[in-house]
Amino acid sequence: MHVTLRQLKVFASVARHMSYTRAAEELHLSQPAVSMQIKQLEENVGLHLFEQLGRGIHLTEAGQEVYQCSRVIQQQLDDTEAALEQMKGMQRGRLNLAVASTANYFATHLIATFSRRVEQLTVSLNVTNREGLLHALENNETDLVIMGQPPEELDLVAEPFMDNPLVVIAAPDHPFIRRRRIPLADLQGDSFVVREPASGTRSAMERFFAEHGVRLRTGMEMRSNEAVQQAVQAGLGLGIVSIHTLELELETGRLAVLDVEGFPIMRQWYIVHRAGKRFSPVAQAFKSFVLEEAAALWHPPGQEAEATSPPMR
Amino acid sequence: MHVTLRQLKVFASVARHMSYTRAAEELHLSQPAVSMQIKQLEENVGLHLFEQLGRGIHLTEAGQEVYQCSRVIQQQLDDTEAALEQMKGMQRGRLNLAVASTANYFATHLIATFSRRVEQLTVSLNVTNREGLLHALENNETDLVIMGQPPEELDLVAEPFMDNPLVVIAAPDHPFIRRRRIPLADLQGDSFVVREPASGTRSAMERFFAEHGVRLRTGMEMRSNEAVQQAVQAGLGLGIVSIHTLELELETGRLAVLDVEGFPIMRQWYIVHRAGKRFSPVAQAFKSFVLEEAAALWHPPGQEAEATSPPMR
DNA sequence: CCAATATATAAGGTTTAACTTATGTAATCA
DNA sequence: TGATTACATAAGTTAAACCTTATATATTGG
Repeated sequence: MHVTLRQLKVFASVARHMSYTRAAEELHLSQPAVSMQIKQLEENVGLHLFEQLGRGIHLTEAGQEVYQCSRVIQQQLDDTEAALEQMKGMQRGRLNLAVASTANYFATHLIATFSRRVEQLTVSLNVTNREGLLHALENNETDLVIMGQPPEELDLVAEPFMDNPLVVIAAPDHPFIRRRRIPLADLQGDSFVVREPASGTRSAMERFFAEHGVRLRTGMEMRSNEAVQQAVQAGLGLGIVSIHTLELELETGRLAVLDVEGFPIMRQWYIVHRAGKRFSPVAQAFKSFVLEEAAALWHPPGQEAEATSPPMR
Repeated sequence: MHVTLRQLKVFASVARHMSYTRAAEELHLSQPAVSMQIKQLEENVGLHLFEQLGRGIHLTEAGQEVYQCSRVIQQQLDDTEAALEQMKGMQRGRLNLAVASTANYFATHLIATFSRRVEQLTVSLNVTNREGLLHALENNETDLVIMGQPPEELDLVAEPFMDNPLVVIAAPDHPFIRRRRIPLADLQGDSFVVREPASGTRSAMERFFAEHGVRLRTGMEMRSNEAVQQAVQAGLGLGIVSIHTLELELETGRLAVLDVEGFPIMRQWYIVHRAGKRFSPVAQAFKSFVLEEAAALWHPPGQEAEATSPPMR
């Protein structure tokens, strides 16, 4: 059957007023226009919806059924329209994020700050390693990704929004702890606990040492930052990590940052998405928020982060 | 916004297949036709519903909302269509009846028999006096009415479908009980318990006696048949009632029918509705059922009802 | 890099949806 | 009974809905 929303709307108006003429007035139509719509609807339905007895009209049994139907549909359309308006107006929205595990700590704070600006924000946060991030991007499982070095193989848009200082960490009882401006070459005596080769931190550190003509001894290879830190803490070697992952460990004295020449390796945090990605209003707003305000949240105006101090908030 | 059902239907197909091309195949359309419908829907909604990344497409947040909406609406339309089909096919229906209180007894049996033919029959039965019947007809509160003499003031269609014999009743200890072929004139010695003047039975009995030049003494005036019967039983006079209201009273011997000359007054039961009334399939079927089969249910073929015997079934 | 796949865009044509005015018919009310 | 009210019908116009073919653009897999 070929019922149209127009027919249902006109029908509902007639049923409400129990009058073709009143419905025509409400809809700013001529009375015959209403008659036609009803007639067509009746033809589509295959049953009479109104009966005329004397001056007034009445709903038939079928008419009541169709009236019920028209109301449900109208309600559904109204609800959906309201939901869409909320999305447009950013009173509501869903944010699909994926962040590198090293970025987890401050990403959580970013989201917390942003969420105060959206009335009903639902966040899906996927914390994973570099591989997982690439997978999420490829399959469009995420709106935005926060990570260190963005990959080049996919067609991505990657914008840096905040410094990401990589520092050398050591166990609190390491002999270099008290030394200042340690020459890079002095590190060659220690072995390094490193991340897997695919890791952003790993490749950044390898590039850095290569550039400075220093060969480092890679010892254990860990699949997470936490594992690296624990190994360093246990005295299994030195490590290189983003300072943003260290707040707690530095405060409690479980790890120490070495003052090595050339450090920190200043890298960037990037907010990344696939080229051509269609953002929801909320996702668009979050991206803008990160680009424009995230840095300020960690670096109050006029100050620079220092490699040896915990990140500021 | 000016969303159409067509747009939603095409959209739902695309969302199901996650492909414009597959949707076009399903709907027997060209691919550009699908693109257009989606584009228009997106314009109406004010948000993108799909995003294209590489080869495949994905639903946006707004798209998911609209998809949900389209499914609810489609479901509602399907449900309604099914309900209407059931009405047409008479698997389901609602019957609004009003019956004269004197017809209550056999009307109930009529409905019971008819209800076996309709899977889901809902009956609204209004048992009332003549005045109530007229009110129900005027206000279109009922599909069909079963009554004795139909009124003439309204524009009605009234069709007789069964004999309605009126008989003279008396208390079991009345002296006329044993007499046969009592002359009409002999009744003049008794007073009659009667219904109110507006009653069909009352006017029928008055016309009958007037035609035969007999003056009867009207005694008590009752507003219901049951009251008449109780008064007669109590010995307060004779009564004239439809034999169809007597089954129980005759069987238990609480009332007796007198064998008076000229009786029973043979009148008819009528099925009545307003001219121009639009029947639902079920109402139409019930009317046909009553006209064609009701008489046979009370009078097995070849037999005539006898005034002194209870009605047969 | 070419072939295949998938969607977007453009141009054009047919249909039909939707409305209007004018008029007809039926019922009600003073 | 005539005026009024209400819905139906007829005829005609306008707009837009809808689809087609042809072609462009972008992505992917061999």
